[in-house]
Amino acid sequence: MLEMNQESCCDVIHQEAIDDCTEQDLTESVVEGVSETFKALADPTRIRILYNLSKRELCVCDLAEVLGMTQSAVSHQLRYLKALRLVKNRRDGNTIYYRHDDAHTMGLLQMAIDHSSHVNEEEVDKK
Amino acid sequence: MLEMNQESCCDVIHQEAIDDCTEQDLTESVVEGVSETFKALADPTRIRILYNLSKRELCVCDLAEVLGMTQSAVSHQLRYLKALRLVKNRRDGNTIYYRHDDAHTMGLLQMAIDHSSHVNEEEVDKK
DNA sequence: TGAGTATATGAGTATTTGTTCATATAGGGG
DNA sequence: CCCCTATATGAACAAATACTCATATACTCA
Repeated sequence: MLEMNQESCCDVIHQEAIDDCTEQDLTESVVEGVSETFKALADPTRIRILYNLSKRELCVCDLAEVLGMTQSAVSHQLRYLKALRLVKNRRDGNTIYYRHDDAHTMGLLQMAIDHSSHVNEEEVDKK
Repeated sequence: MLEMNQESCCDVIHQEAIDDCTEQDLTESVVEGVSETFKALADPTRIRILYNLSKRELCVCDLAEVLGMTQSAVSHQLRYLKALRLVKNRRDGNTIYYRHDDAHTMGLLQMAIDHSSHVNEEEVDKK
């Protein structure tokens, strides 16, 4: 029994293209995984945290100082990043030091940063 | 005159680390650009749209069919992607065909997809 | 020109998200 | 043990976001 297609908006559907797409379509878990990764990288604060942690280990307080943000805001973001295993930490007395923990995601970030820096330079050159 | 540091949360600041970070810090425009790119890639619908458009040109209606979403929802996302120049379109009569238009961003997406697919396969293997 | 079709868009809405504020937790030193 | 400091966390709130619904636009064909 054919399902009703309630979403259809036109009669002339390119059936072959649709069949191809359906066949090659991404699994839901892959889409969710990709989305989760990019969501983590989609916020300016998290970008700056990860970028700085890619250079060196830093404690929460240092990060707050560098970013000019409250300790609480930074700590919330670190918890988020840790849940995704993008950062890890170690304790030394009262101080907790964070560092990056996911080479693949850091690679994506670095690529985007390099590209954006490059584009920005070109735009400056034009002026 | 030194600025008051209202954000400070601790006395023992690692001044050297902070100086290093401040020196190497990303410009605001780079952070904004990177964030904009990753935001575009952070949504499951847009991931699937871009992925399908990386394979072949598709009209709005085909996309709606493949994604199982309304024409309106797809059209809104296409407008978003077009504003960022991640896709472009051409008209053929009433039909408007979209295709991808940013090799760098599509490269980031493909890398993340490959990685996620790989991770998923490994997880399946373990079971 | 007028009806029909594919796409675009504005307003409204429910959800998600990033921050603040207040407070809790946990380790260090007297 | 008590106080101090660094970090974590829960609740609340404002802003951003992705969708729906109704309708507008732009093109085709007769």
